[in-house]
Amino acid sequence: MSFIDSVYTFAPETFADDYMAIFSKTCEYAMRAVFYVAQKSHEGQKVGIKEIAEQINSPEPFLAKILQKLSRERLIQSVKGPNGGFYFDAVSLNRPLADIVSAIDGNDIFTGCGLGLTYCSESNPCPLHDEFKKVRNQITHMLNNTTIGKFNMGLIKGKFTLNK
Amino acid sequence: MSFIDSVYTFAPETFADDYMAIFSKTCEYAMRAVFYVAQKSHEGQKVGIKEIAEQINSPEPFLAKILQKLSRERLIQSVKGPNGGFYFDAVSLNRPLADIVSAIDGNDIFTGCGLGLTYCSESNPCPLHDEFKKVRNQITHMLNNTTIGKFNMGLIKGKFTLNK
DNA sequence: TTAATAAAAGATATTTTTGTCTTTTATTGA
DNA sequence: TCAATAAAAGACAAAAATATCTTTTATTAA
Repeated sequence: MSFIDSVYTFAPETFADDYMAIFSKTCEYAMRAVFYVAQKSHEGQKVGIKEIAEQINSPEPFLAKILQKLSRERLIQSVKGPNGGFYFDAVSLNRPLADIVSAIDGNDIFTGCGLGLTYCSESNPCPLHDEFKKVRNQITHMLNNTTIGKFNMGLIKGKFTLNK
Repeated sequence: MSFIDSVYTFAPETFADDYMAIFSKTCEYAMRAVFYVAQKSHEGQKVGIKEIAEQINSPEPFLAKILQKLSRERLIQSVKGPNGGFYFDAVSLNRPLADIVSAIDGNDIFTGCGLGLTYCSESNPCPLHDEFKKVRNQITHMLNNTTIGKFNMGLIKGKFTLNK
């Protein structure tokens, strides 16, 4: 290998330098979309997938899959055809965001061990158990106390962003 | 498609029903390994990768990669050859677990937006911003206040598990 | 009843994460 | 100095997550 080559050759990175969020990207798109659609529903409008994807800055076909899943689970409403689109009925607007998260990311975030142990429990705790429980509880509290429609007014008034 | 087939055919799952933890699997292995090695270091022993992998129930070659990375970043000590292995010196035992997490999973968990927005901030908040900040702060607090050696006594006394 | 619209479903592709295998380098003790 | 040991490095493989493209189905309005 030449000197010049060596200058531009780095240790092969097994580990991407690394985005690791609390929620999956899928779940992030889902939550942003849900808040966007909720806001429109508050104004009595249905929204098409194209508008949603543009407004929350997500890949349209991928978001379509996500909303299809939520729709199959009756967490969001949709109608096909002209003037169709996605919306929330009154009942759905009052659902907790936790329902969306658990539909997409599962329940591990509410119940899982911080070190990834299957049998971690009060009687068989990992070292982080007690502290991690507090974190989990706070996340659970946040997601249970946030309804899908909670931010409608704030969104309409432009107080919040859902884009980028 | 026959009736019997249809009984066993499910909607194609785009979404795995889903493990989504706070930390990556890589980071979970790293934390478990670190606690295990720390405990041994407290007893004045070095440990080989094989023993570590067995004791924390992780794939050995994958864990090797993880510890190599930590070693390159001087977060863990190692020596090659007979009687070699991994260990922590006194300084490293006092490092916060946060250093391990940020080396493996990056800093997004400490600073990132819950909805995945790049420009989410106090002045341009996402709907979850305030509540999510509390979660992030608690995680940060937990990881900054947990030193690598913090659980040595508890581990030696068998109060904690690192396996499964 | 038909053309246009928009979501649902299906199939496929790409990227990232996780996991494995082989070769090299450093260290030790005989 | 040589054989054995154990980590480091490199190359490769499998699985999961993310993303795209095409076809089908339902609805509406003209």
